[in-house]
Amino acid sequence: MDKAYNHALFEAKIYEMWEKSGAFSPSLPSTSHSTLRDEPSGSDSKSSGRRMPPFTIIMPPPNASDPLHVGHARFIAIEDILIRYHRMKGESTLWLPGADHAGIETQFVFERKLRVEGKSRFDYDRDTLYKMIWDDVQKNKSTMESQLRILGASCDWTRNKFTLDPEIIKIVYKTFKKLYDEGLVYRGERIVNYCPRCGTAYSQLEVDSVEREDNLYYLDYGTITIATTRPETIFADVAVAVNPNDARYKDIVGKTALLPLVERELPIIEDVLVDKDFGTGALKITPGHDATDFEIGQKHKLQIVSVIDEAGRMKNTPSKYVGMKVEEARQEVVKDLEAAGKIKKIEKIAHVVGLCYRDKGLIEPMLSKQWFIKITPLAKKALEAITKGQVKFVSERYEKIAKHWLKNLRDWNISRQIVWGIRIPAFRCDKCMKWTVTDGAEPVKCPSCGHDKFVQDPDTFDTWFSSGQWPYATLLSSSGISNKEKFEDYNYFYPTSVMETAYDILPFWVIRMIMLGLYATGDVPFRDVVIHGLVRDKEGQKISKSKGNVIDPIDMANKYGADAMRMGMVWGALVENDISLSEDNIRGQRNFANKVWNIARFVLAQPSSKAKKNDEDKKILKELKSTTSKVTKALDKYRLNEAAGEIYEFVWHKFADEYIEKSKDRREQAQKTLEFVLQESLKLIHPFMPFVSEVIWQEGKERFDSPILINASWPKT
RNA sequence: GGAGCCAUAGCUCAGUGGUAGAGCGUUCGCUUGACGUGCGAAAGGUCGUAGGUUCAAUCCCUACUGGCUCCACCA
Repeated sequence: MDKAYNHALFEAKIYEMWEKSGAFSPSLPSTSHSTLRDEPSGSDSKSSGRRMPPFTIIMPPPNASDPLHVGHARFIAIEDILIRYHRMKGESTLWLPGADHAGIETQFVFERKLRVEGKSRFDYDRDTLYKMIWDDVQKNKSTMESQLRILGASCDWTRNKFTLDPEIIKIVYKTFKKLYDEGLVYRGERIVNYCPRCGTAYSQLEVDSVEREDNLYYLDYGTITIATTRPETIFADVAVAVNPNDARYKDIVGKTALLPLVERELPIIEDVLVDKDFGTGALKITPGHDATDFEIGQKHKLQIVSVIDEAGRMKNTPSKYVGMKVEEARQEVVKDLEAAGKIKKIEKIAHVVGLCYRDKGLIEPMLSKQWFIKITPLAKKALEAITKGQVKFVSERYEKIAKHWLKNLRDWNISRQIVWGIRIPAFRCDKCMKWTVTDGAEPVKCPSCGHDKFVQDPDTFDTWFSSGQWPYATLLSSSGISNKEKFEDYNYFYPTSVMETAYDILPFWVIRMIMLGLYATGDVPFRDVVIHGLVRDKEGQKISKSKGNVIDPIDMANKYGADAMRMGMVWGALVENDISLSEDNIRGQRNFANKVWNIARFVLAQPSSKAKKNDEDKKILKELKSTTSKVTKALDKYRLNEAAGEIYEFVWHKFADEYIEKSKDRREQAQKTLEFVLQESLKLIHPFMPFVSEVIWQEGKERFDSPILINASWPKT
């Protein structure tokens, strides 16, 4: 053994050895009876072999189009620690890997590449574009997967899944059809958050709100003065509304106002949504371009006028503005209003506008027909499941946040106007224009009129609609090498044990998995929810490309070893909290790996021997026992930092600094204890630092109790 | 406007109803035959502020101050 541990010499080989050994695949019960897990654990089950409880984590599928970043490294470290621990405890352990097609993200990135070549998505037909993105994604997907291997993820590659696998798509279709058939999906005309540059609508969650200063224009509408930040939309006005409790306007309600420039009469109506104290207390109602106005418009059965098209240009206005971009039109309209003497006052106000989370441009509220999921019944069940403890949030504060979300959700728009994704299986009859939803195939005959020509909705599902079904979709369609029949995975491993992911996708993903899981399977998708914090830099700053403070986990793994990188991901801070990651921290963990290596070098240099135990031996064995017990408890409570700290303290300071030092006077007598404590220490270390522990194990395996550490049994407590 | 979180050693963070810990950093010693990616020792905190509960609070409660994050239709 070399004087210093050189991770680069071993890691790839060790991973290959594990993977080839089949250690990543769960060992299943020998019988293929699908409800085995539900059998009472009576004496007869013992006779048919040792029955192992399943332990399952479905990996949050990283975007297939991106390389891993340090945020991924954290979940890989956390989940792999849990997985390796449970595997060593003898449970039938499955960590199911996958990749997400990440609809909008991926198409957005791909279009940027096209732009570099002077092309755009409009240069290709749907199928060609899809094929091009598919090929591009396949390349990146394998990069991402090899990075998972570098970091030591002991996931079952024989069950690897992609959100666009045909079998996954089938399941997603089935869920959509069920929702539709049961009246939980509707096609609605709504104000959606439309990004004219991306050419698609976004869900509420994908819009960033920023405060900015704008002009608030007080416009003379004849009988009444209104205040607006968007004078260019006045041509889409259909009414003026005031608050019913506003004494100032009592007598003019029911009369009309006069729209400037085009001299159109508008009814003056009352609605409680109008704030008396804002502006003049009179609100112009523009249902085609504002969500509140749309709501008021619906209530009062007002007409809807659109004056902005999907490219963000004016339409249905006096001809001089037609074709202008919104900002340009605003200036022109203001100029004309000014000339007509209709602007009474301009003041600056700070208000909140929506920005596209992709390109940070302005979101245009637009009227559009999209598919929506009625969220209330789903959310109610999810809330119940959390309250009853069927799904447990390990951290109380994330439970609060999840509940808060579930109580405040609105209907979920699942249509996206992009090609990269799962195309919505809705077909409109050419003749009667009615929609038919199928489980994928084009219908033969229109159920309404019997016609046989259809047009499929060109839209695709929101990515989260498919990833929201991930736990059951993966298991329903997987079997792996260890299992011959599909559905057996589902029967055995569902509901999964733990969902582990970052808090920033709690509302996008976690609560939707609970809702859809309950809906589609009748059971929760997972028992425990472990939410981890984000990785920040040394100064606690959020890591982002623009700040230039990115830490590439693969670089770090190359430089200091995957073990050090992983340990750095859980060291020092609770899983649920953000961590500040510095290279110093990772280097410190590299030093620990080296310490372990040198302990082994010392112990393994001496031949095995037998001797009577003295007090020093008894003491270290007692400390080992107490450490094992603390580590086990900490791991069961997902307190990984605590577990890591205990191991570090014991191995370095108790075992190396104290016991080994004292043993030098009595090497032969101590050898047996040295070997035993080393063996048990390696087991404790293994979930955290799998490579160095396995390398050492292989160096001295004839002295240890298992041929391969990954399959060794967890120390007794 | 709402919601959640945080405030402990120079830095990053653990922690407990009975007067505080780690890693890194710093200082001073160490060519001990596993390791200088190391060994030994040390300095360094009135645990944000003000009240309250308690025999006792850094830990529980209230208010305040400062910071972070998320949500929200005030045009």
